[in-house]
Amino acid sequence: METVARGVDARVSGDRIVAAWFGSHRQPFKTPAAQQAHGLEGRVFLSVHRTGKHIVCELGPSASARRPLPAEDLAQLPIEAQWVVHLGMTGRLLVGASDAPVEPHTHARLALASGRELRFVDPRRFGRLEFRDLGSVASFVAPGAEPLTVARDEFAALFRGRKLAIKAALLNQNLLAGVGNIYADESLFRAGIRPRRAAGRLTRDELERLRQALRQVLRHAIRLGGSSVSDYVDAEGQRGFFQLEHRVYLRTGEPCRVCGTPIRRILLAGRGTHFCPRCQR
DNA sequence: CATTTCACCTGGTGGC
DNA sequence: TGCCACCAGGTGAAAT
Repeated sequence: METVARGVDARVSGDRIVAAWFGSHRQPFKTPAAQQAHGLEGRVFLSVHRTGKHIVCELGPSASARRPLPAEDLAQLPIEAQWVVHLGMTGRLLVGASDAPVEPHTHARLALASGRELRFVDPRRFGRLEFRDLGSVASFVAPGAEPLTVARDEFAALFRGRKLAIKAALLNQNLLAGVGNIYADESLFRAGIRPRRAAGRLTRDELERLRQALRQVLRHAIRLGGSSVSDYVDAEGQRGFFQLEHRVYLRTGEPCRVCGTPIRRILLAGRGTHFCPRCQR
């Protein structure tokens, strides 16, 4: 998500939405299609960032100018609205030529003043698109602590007294913002902790190892442009490379890169969960 | 209330 | 080749 947000930010900031088209599928829309199109048309992209797993596009006032705005003018404009995108499992945000072939499962197309288009493509339709008018609703912030910046004590407090498995706790977006299945498994491996351990029973040392592992894994993954397991790509259609660094995720039966023991797969919180039975206690 | 399960979708893969 | 079971970056409603 961080990779996607950065890519989209670099490509659309300063550009203006001259027309918005939304497909007829009901599923991906938190805000009705017509309302989103109406809210978006004419607005300028001020910036794009990530909060948790959500990508937030800050939007300026509507205007009829047909040219993209220079950066120095952008800072003067008030943030009036947001377009919040959640990619689900298979969602992609792509910026490209407006005459590029439209892929199957394209649910939204925003035509930009620069002549390009921002497109939302999502085969499984688990993604969500929401338009927020900041005149009537608050600016969007994902719940949960940010794993990249959370302090030691705050991190430990998240799990205190909890009986659920630590893996399930990591995936709970109300506790930690933005940790998904890949990075939960990868950070638990690096911290040497079994995914089924009760969250509230981890020692102070284990919690601190986990916090550090999570931060390192996320930083490393962001540096490599994310994990491209099947079709994940950034705003330019480029794949990430962190999947080459996976030590357990989707490596069932393959030897552990540390001790050679075959990686095991169990079902936990309804998700495939991968770990090394020797390295993780 | 905390926690678990399941439905929501499409597509790819691998076994028979 | 076809058919079927199973798997996949996530969540939120319903059940326990």
